[in-house]
Amino acid sequence: MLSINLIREKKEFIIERLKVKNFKAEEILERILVLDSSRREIQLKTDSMQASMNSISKEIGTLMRDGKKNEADAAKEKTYSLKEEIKSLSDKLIPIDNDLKNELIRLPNLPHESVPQGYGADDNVKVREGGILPLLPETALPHWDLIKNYDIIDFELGIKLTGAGFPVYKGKGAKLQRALINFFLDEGEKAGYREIMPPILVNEDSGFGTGQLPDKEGQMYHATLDNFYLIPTAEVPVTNIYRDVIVNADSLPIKNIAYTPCFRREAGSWGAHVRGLNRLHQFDKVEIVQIVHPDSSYKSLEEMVSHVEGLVSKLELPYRILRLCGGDMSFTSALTYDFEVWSAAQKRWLEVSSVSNFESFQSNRLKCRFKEKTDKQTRLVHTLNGSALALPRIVAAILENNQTETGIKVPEVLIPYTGFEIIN
RNA sequence: GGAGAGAUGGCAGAGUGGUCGAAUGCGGCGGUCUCGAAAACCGUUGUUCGCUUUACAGUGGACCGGGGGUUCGAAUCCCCCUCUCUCCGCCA
Repeated sequence: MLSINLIREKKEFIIERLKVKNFKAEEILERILVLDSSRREIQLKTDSMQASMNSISKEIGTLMRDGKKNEADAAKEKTYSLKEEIKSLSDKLIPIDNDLKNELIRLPNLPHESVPQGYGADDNVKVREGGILPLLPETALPHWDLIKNYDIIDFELGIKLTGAGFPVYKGKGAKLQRALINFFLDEGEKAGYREIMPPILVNEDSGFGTGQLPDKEGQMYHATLDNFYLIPTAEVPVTNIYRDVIVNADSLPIKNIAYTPCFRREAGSWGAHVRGLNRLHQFDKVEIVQIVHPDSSYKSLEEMVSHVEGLVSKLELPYRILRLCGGDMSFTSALTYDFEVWSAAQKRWLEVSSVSNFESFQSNRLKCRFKEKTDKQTRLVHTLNGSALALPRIVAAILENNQTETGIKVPEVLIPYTGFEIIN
């Protein structure tokens, strides 16, 4: 959510910036400014009426105590009409406030100045790449065949237990999952992140806090009996820790890391291109979240990008980093880098991480602030998050890229975690 | 799931219709004293929406779990909701 002050002061600037995201802001901004000024106008009136109401009431109290009952009754007369006016004015304010809020949450975050204009994936800018593309023989198999051959991930069994998109990991497949999770968490800890193990069901307030509600309601599984939502990412609980809090300036930057399973209904997005591990309803992910001082959020973003880059290179996966164009960025982000790894048998790049700076867009909605030390002002923090990393596509790439005639080689760094060197 | 108790400022904890944005203690911040520190003493101490403004200044409104009601006036009375605690039941 953009702050109302920014909208009042820099309307033209907002319109220009949102063009990069192909968003036409003129009309919404116009409506917001009208609502905002009538809101303030009404409030000014009610505040002054309320003030005279308060002083009359105080007067009545004094008169009653002094036993001047007649004078008190006369004063009471004066309040009746005031009271009605206040009531009717504040009734008017309620729909205005609601409309204002509804308009405000429809405005996307402003893209950072380095975000390229564009409409889709083709317009993203490659920042850099790393690793070596493996040369596989013609007989190389895609991961959905490999997992069957080695009996490590079972989709059919998942269908029996739950449904499509809920795989069962077996034997070395399960151990590989556990190894990756622990590897990611350990690397995070080395980089200064504190581990969090949050609930994987959250309430409505948390859904609103990070913006999944009200818009993306259909993307989350909903436990209706208790009105809880299964988290689509650890970002939801871990970021909501800071909902409605004023953090101590000294504690910034706050760096949290969490492993959770993630649940996504992916309504309407199923198709042939999402075979195997490419898209699931339940998957595992390690997420990093930072709460930082506004002055240093872009430094933190770069730090997070190099952290994720470290992970993929340690796993010896060929990767590339993209700076997303305005059209491909999320609603809430100011700047996003996507990580893709090369899936050698599918011959495609697979997105495995998305690292974003939300600046104060998310914290304004969350009401997460800190007290500036220099001028004692309460200000919004900046929030950032990124996957470090999402498992399924990493697994797909490892399986495909490392296949040999005798089995699948486990990346060096994972061997201490798996306890085996080859899947066969 | 059943019964009872409760929800007040960063924390603890008073307050049962007007002088209460709220006693007191702790903590925090500033000062006196000190070579320095501790102790003691003095002062200060929340959030939020407006208005006036150069303003870290002045001023008005709102905020005692959330929402509604009674009243000239509500932290205090009434209703609904949420949450917490204790006991019982169930249970990894």
